[in-house]
Amino acid sequence: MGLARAAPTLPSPKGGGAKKGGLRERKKQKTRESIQRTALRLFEKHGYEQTTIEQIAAAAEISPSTFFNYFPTKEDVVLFDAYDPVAIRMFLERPKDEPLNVGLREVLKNLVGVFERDERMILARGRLFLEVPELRARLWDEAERTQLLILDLLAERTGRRPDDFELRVAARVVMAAILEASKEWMRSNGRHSLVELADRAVAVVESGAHLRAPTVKRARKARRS
Amino acid sequence: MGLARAAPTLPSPKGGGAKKGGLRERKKQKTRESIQRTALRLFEKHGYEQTTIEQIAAAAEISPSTFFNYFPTKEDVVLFDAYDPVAIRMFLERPKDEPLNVGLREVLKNLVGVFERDERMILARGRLFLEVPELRARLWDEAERTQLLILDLLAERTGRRPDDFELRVAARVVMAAILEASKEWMRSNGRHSLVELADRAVAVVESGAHLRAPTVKRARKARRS
DNA sequence: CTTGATTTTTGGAGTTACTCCAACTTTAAT
DNA sequence: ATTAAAGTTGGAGTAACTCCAAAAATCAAG
Repeated sequence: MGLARAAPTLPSPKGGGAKKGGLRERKKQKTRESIQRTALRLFEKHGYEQTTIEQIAAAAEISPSTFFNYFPTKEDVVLFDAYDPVAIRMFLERPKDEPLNVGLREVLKNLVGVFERDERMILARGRLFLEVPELRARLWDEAERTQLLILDLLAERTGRRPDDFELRVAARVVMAAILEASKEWMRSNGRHSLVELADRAVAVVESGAHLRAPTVKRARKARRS
Repeated sequence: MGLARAAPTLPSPKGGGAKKGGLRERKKQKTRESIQRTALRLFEKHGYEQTTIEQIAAAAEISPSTFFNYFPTKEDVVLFDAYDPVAIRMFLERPKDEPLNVGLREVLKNLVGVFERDERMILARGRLFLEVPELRARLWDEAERTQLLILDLLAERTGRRPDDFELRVAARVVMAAILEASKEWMRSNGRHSLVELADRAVAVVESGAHLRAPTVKRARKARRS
């Protein structure tokens, strides 16, 4: 869903060998996702703080040590997003002359289709992000990575250098808009369409947030969801 | 400086009595700031992770228990910002018909004047925020509170309701711009003027970030600072 | 100034997330 | 089957935090 970007941080147990499509590698992915599923289930049932790593490990039938082989911290088990690499690839494969907002909409549209079957889990994660301060905090920090991605895309699209201050501001601002949309989506428990929310949010950025009082511009359209 | 907003979270030791301007209350403020100063000094000298609460407590001549009386977590000792209440008050006292960006500029200008004598410490904090992931994360989360403040101001100024989605996006986006400016300020170690950076950042938001490629608008002005 | 109530500080005992590491088990490749 | 690499595990340790009850400082009133 392009929110968190935990993947690069992950340990990839021990040394780090393991060739790309190897059987071993796929098995690890399985284990990772299984641990995450177990953890989220327990978190939902008993709460995040109340659930200890020991409990998760027991329920997932691994040792606590192994847990830490897969996730550096308790937070990361929530943060991990198997869809992230997919989302990133989609983004990078967009034509470079396409406006960012259009690309964003398309990527989101596709993505929503892809993860429909996991929606329950994704919303559970969302709730955790809203409720548990440490998780919220980590999420915002991970968003920095998304900002860098957006920055690159913007740089390509505008021909400006990626260290241009104004451009960096633009990137962060776009990311902020997306975050607020995601947050609203989580808050509504998925009842609003993420694509639509993101669209509206980015539109605000695009047209310029009106900070000078009197121009009471009309709120756009309305929802359907 | 309006970045972090730790104050409301703080424990106000034990029960919570202590009348407003009381001698006791002022003494506690003293202690709190002393602990913070000590901690920051040690962090700068030995690094954040390397410094334990025990060491801070020892150096500040209090017991570890007392440390936790003043700050709920190790992070909070960095996050705490004595100027925050001041900044908030300044903000709220601005005329309600003044455009937000103007108000912001004025508040910052005043504020920079006020904390000039502490600049060393403030920059040390800044460095920590940039370097230590947990602190960075917390900072972004605290920024949510700033967002709420901005949201209120915007609501007043535009006559829209504070739960309006577009307005929330606007608030977040403004905050994001300010954050990026602060970050740049920290990164430059205070060599760029915070006021100017914030001005430029908010200008980007105001005029709308250009996401559609070809309009290569000129970068504004240039820097001096 | 003394007494008594209130607030603050402190120490101690306990929990949990996490680290480090060496030993053991499994898997893949010859 | 043998070996080397990758993955799993247990154990011992650290440091952040919580809870609580006792000691110490502070304040208010007589």
